[in-house]
Amino acid sequence: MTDRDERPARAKRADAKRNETVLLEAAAAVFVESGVDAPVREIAARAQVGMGTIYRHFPTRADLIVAVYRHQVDACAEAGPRLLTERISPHAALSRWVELFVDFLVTKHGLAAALGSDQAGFASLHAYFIDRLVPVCEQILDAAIAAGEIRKDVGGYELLRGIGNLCIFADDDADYDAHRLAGLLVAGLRT
Amino acid sequence: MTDRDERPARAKRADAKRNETVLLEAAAAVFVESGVDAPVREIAARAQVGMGTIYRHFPTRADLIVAVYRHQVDACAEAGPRLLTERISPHAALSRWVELFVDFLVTKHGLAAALGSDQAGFASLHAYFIDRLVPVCEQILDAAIAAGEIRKDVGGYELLRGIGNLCIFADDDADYDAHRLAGLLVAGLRT
DNA sequence: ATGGAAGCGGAGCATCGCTCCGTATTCACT
DNA sequence: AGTGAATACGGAGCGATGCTCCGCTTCCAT
Repeated sequence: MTDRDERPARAKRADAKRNETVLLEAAAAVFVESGVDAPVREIAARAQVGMGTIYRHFPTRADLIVAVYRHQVDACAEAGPRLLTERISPHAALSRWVELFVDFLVTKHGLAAALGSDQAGFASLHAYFIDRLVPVCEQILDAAIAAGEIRKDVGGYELLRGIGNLCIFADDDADYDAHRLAGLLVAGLRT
Repeated sequence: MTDRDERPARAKRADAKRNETVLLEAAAAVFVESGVDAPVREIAARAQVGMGTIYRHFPTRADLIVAVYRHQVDACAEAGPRLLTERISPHAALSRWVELFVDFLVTKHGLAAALGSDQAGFASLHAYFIDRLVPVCEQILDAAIAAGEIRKDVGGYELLRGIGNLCIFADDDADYDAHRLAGLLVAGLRT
């Protein structure tokens, strides 16, 4: 994951590299405007690139989504341990961390839905989120369990998917507050 | 809702009536096999009917879904008041009722997702669930609030949508238990 | 029986995901 | 610089799907 840019075993052609950058920018812009389900043709048009080029660089839509949001997911993952070191209870740290996660998800039209769906093609998206965030979530959960603050029968994966699900369609409904419901879920964990 | 079959203001043709029945049966069968997102052509083929016939009887997919599940939704709605009369606390009644709702949703592939999406075409599905279930949910919530068991800042609509969202994609993942998470949500309501 | 109203069917158009391959571009080597 | 092979590009095209539209069929009141 870190030796991906440094080790140019066989140098990538200049036009290919340039197109990848252009594509990432175009995809990010289109995702904001039309959500992560936007037609591939739209992204290709925005990047002024053929569709073949998209599929060559990012074989599945999930790969493109991961590439666009990798930094933000990583930031969320890194925030977990940091919150645990602050002088607040583990349960409070969990609350704060869940807030960060919800903040991230609700602003990405369709991302939460794509995350949950293990439809073919979204596998790598699913995998990336799981790999990066489940360990962090479990670390915080374990700390809270050790402090006797929460029950023990809910795993990190399950909690994360629950929170993720609460964020689906959370952006086009004024009467629905994903933050509040996620807070309820976390509150329900208390012993 | 009840005078729909009795009052034949202008008698419907026999073949039309028969086709409607056949379609409902075919749709129910296909929904079980392929989920509520199954291609319209598949339902038409199963019913040995043209696609035009489907769209004539059920202008949107939502109308068909509502027609198929109306009885079960009604049964869930009617269970609410009944639970409140049993000699258990309002909060326990809420728990039981939420279980019924989750039971219903998780066995209908794709229904929870369709419910949340207010994509054009799903409006009437959304509306039917809201009309039937939100009042019931609020009735139980009010009883629990009156008993001082839960907080007051979560509305019936919001809770229902939260529960519904927890049920999305809940059927193809052994490590994800919508019941447990819904229970957490309800537990989190406690004062 | 019969004519017009009600209903039917499925061809057809549009959209979208994804593939495939002829063409264009880049780059290492001379 | 020239050159040829490796690499990358583009977009036509296929299949799947939602939905419409209209010529044809079926029903039923008379």
